[in-house]
Amino acid sequence: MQDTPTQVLNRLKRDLPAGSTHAQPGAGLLFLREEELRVAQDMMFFAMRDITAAPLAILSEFGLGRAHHRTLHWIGRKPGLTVGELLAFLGITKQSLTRVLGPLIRDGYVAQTAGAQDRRQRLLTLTEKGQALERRLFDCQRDRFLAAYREAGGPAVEGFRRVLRGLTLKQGRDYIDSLDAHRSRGAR
Amino acid sequence: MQDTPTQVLNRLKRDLPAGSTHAQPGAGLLFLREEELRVAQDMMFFAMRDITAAPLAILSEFGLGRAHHRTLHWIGRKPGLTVGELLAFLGITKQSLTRVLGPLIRDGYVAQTAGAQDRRQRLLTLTEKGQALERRLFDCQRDRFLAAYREAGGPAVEGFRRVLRGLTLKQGRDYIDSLDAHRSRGAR
DNA sequence: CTATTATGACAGTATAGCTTACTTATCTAC
DNA sequence: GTAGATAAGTAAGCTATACTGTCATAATAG
Repeated sequence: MQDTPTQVLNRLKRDLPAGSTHAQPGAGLLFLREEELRVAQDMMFFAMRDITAAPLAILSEFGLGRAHHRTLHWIGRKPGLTVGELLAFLGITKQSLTRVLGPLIRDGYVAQTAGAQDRRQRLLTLTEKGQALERRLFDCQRDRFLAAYREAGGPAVEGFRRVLRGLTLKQGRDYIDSLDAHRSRGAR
Repeated sequence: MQDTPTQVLNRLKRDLPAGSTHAQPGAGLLFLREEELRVAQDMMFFAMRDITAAPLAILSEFGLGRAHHRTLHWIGRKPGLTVGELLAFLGITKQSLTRVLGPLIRDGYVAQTAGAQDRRQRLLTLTEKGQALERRLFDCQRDRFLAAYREAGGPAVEGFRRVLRGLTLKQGRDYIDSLDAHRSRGAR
């Protein structure tokens, strides 16, 4: 099989990051900028892959998976949230959630109570057992985040947050901003 | 069904972020730190969810999914990489990759050529068609990252990168550092 | 009373991962 | 040159996590 010119060129570029392959003088700035953005994607991929690995291993001991982790996380973050709110956070369908929430309720990690004003709603909370599991999962990640934060330093952390906020759409931003507002009012 | 005290307490905390619920004077610092780390997880989740949404929509037009996106991304990033290297980046098994790579090769997005020194290896490259698709996917995300970077500013971007690097394990760090080394040697 | 809403349930499909095991081609070392 | 190691491909079968569509129930809102 004869190689196409593209394939030959690509072979030569092997192990060289894309930003270093340009030779034209004028293309430099544009090229670097694109490379920079590609690196950002690389890093997001790596960080996400490595952050979720440890909790996943724990969850598999209990016959649970990633979906259950996300669910436990959000119920822990906003105790008493409704099924509808949880769906909005997770960005999945009700039918998908049912099969994740079902086992969590059946095995006693999550409890449901009817809403006070609107009794159609099912307010979700973690049971003692659920809190214990969620804490165990969080502790894995806390160590990793704490190390990364300490290593990077305070201003870097602030930058990290600013960029992440910029990457998220309105719904998530509103949530983030509501946390910030609370903190600047409450703490200090 | 009678509510447990925990459920009642949780209901009251509804919509209040965890950091604002502490009343004891001494617990403040520790509590804020934990809240801060939980917010980081929230934000990583949101950013990842929102970043991947647009490319996914495009891919589904072609009968492809997330896994194909990641595969195209890495082949594009390191043209001529071997199957083994790709597996290491993706962190999945060979058998899982086969079912992702198969359609990409069959439909003419990815080409294979035997390795020059080691002819057992199959070096992977994007075809013209594959490059076009990858670029289309990247362009979605470029806009988002560019906006986030511009909004956050240069120092924030640097901090973003430092924290992300801290969150990743050795393999990913080595890769990231190799890019940085290249850039600081090559550019400027 | 009727329409809407919140939730739950059933059935089927697709994607993306996994394990285990076998084959083929090629390289390396003796 | 043969033997064993290695890179890749292949096959059968399993699991988890999403999706779609449809229907049921109960409570709220008008």
